[in-house]
Amino acid sequence: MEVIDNDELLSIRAAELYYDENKTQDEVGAILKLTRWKVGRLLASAKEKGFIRIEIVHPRARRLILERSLTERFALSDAIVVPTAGTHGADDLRARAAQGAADYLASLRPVPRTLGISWGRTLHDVAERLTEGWATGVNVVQINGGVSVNQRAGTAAATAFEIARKAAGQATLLPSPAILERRETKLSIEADRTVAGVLNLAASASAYLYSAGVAGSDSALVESGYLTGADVDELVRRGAVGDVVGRYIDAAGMIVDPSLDERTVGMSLDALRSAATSIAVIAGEGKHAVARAVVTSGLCTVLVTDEGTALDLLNPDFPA
Amino acid sequence: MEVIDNDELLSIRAAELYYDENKTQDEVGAILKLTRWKVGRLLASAKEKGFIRIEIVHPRARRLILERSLTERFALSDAIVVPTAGTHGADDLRARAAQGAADYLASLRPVPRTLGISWGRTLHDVAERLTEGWATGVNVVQINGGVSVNQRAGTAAATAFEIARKAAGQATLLPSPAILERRETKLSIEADRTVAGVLNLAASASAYLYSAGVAGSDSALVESGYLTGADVDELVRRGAVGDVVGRYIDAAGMIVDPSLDERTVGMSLDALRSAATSIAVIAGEGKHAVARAVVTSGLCTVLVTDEGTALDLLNPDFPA
DNA sequence: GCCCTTTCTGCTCATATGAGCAGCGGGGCG
DNA sequence: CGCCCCGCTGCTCATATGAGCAGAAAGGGC
Repeated sequence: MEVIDNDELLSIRAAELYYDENKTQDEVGAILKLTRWKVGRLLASAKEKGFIRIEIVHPRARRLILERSLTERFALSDAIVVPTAGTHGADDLRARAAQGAADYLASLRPVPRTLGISWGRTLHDVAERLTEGWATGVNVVQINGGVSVNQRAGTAAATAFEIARKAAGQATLLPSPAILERRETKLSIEADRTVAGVLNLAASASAYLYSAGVAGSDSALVESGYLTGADVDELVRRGAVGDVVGRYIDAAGMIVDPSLDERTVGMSLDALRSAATSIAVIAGEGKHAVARAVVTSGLCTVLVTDEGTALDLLNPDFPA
Repeated sequence: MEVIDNDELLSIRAAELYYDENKTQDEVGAILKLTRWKVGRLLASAKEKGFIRIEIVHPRARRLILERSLTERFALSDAIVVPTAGTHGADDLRARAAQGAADYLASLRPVPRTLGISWGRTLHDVAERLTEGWATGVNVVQINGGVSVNQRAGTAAATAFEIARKAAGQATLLPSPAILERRETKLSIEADRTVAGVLNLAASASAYLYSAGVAGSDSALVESGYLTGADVDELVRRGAVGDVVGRYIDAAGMIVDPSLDERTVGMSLDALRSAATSIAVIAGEGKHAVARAVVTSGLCTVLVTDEGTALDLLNPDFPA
């Protein structure tokens, strides 16, 4: 057949015959007039130089190399990275990450006795994607105050109930607004026996699952009426990149507005940081900054995210 | 590790470990608690279902499957399809196709004694990409009238000279305008001994290499001043899809305007159709229609094109 | 021009993979 | 309830592939 001398080109021809035409290395050798060992070596060099790209196209595929890099770089105990390929829109991506989180949760060993969760669209998606009987006897407890002001009331509760039901466990809600107007109110509600009991239960959970919001006017906290768009703008001006369990943090993972934080009901971030297992599900173009803040400040031990966010986190421009 | 029952998902996990992490099927089996045979079968099914995509990323890679389909569908003796991936803009794609044509020409056996060529940007690119000494003693002859009216004068000649020089052969130019104003002039110039001699030589060439132009005001024939934009618009109105060696054809490969054709100097399309080896290099989004006309009307025995055009040609909406 | 070093080639042998087959088990049917 | 059929499992064995090595070739310094 063709006589080419250039080795690189030859390796490409060999690769075409081997992979596209699936011939054996012997056959390729016969066609290109090479020994099969030479063909093997050419193929190896083509792989080496990255000319051969093997991609696994499936919505539930994962990016193991990225996962390993993330766990190493940010000292996580685990990372799940779902592929972006074929995804259309932020909703689709969030759904994939949620699926990943659901799969991870189901495979988590030891099975947590009590699981502390936050709420939001992402958590809702996770709940939806858990299979019936994903575990048995897992009790679920909310770790931050729920939605209650507007029509979205109930989604937070529904998420908790769904996760618990599918694991044949109990759900415990945190019967409190997410953010109160006065610090005193917050202190007294926390002191209430019911609320205090839930908070204690939350503090003793064996694992946590939460997401993070972007600091912007489309935030769930704004939609739910706890904050105004102007409040959030001000937080952004002061360096907020997003919120975790209702608490706004800056790029370093620090509370942006301590006085606001004192009016927020739920687990403190420091409590979350000292948890043995805390799973953060953060995916989407817009969440790169929050994701970075979360992983660099040690807020989670496990990160579930998408390829794009993972690549951004591993971007060498930001040394870990 | 994880315990998943769904077979599809399992095959994806196996594929990740096998391809991304390059573990052996045995190791994958150990991780997923499966026998290595089961792993092999899962991998096979994943390939089967198309979840594993192996791509060869290299500018000079080819698409052998498409090539085979083209040769079969259009009864070509050969087809070269270059990948579109990573290409930016029509120029880039044309360059790749030109490279493909140059490679093909160099590997053509038997080596043509005389090669008839047309001219244009594509042919220029091919000439540029041929390696010095791509063959020995190949004489080149122009098969249609050259550029001569404006500043681009000479490129047609340069293309012929370059191809010939690199093969240590002679170049013979066709010393005539591409299109004349009056039929009589065309007839008398063709009768001239010099021109007639070149045309005879062209007719006896052992192989031909040409490209095709799109019927539009950016056509080389317009740029060179042989036709006006209005002329071309009229041709398009009458069904022209593009030109081959200066002659405008419709979707069926028929001459659109016989009176114009009678004023065009060079090989007739029928002569081209009866050639044993005629290589058409036609690539780019805009050239799908001409490419189709060329292959369906039997104008070439070998087609060099890009992936996009090939896919369009194989589109089942147009039965061959 | 000669010799030494470095790279490349084609081999042997160990290992990984795929084809084909017998046995098992579960579901449907009498 | 038992039987049969189909599909799945885990095997044996043949084949394909990759590691490692010895000899060949090529290139460079003197």
